[in-house]
Amino acid sequence: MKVGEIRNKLIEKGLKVTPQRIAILEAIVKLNNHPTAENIIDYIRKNHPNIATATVYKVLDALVENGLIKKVKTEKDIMRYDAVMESHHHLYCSESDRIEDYKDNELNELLEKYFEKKKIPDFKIEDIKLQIIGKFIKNK
Amino acid sequence: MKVGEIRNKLIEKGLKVTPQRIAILEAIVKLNNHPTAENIIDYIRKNHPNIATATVYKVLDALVENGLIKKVKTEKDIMRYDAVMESHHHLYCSESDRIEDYKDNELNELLEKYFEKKKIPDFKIEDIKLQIIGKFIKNK
DNA sequence: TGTCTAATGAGAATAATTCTCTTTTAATAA
DNA sequence: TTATTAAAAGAGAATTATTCTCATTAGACA
Ligand SMILES: [Mn+2]
Ligand SMILES: [Mn+2]
Ligand SMILES: [Zn+2]
Ligand SMILES: [Zn+2]
Repeated sequence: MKVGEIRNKLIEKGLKVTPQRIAILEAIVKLNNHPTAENIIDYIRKNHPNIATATVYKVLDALVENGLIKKVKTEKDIMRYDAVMESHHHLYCSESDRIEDYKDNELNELLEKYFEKKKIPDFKIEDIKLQIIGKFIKNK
Repeated sequence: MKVGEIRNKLIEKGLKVTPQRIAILEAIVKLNNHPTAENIIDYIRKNHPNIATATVYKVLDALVENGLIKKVKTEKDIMRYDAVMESHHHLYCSESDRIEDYKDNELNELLEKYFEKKKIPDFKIEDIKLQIIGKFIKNK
């Protein structure tokens, strides 16, 4: 994702284009794999040493609210963020904090078909995500 | 779940049987639907007014570590707990913090079959959970 | 180029959780 | 039943991720 592209997305959403917002979105994209606010701050401060912690949190909220990034569900007390906006699933390592994307259209279609038939009573589905928990095999 | 049953589970795991542990496990079972530590504390203090906050957190950790309860993944800074140990899925309300269980064996089998064929490279699956996000329809 | 409003920065405040240390208690052995 | 002991509980302080407040700055647009 180029800076121009990020700039456009901000404009589309009616958000002011600021160096902080660009840096934060860039960081999430580049870091990839679901960084925490702290990860993002550490990364950004290399080139942008004066950014305030509160600014990062506020920008993250704004980006989430405007659908430019997503929060990732975890069972930890630390929020993680995702710049991959297409609907996808996650591989959660059962022994570490590693979370990887899992994209699988065949699976998406299977699920869609399944839930077209099998309705859940009193519930309207908007999105389905798999948490696939397991171990990454070191492919050394 | 009866107190005798809870007592047995604690003994099985080699955990000392204490009134606090019994009260906490009972609370999670009774409250049902994924209470926070605070929900649990509020509930317990009715009958057990002197239980310390730190005790609740320590007991929750011990119960999780011993496989008697589970943490529930959310995108919030507040942990939630689940006493339903059979593998099941969750319905997440997109406009509130409501989380309901979704049990569906047909779905489990479908997924099992699917991932038997379709291997994920470098990853050994241990468990799969669906996050089904949507809206609960008021069935007034 | 100036105006205006939204965004940022700095640091204090908050809230969930964890830690430290003392006291209590469940398990078990005598 | 009582004594022993290690583990658990209680109290409150500490920590840490996040939020808030308020003064300053800087994009957007006229
Ligand atoms: Mn918090
Ligand atoms: Mn926290
Ligand atoms: Zn992702
Ligand atoms: Zn559940």
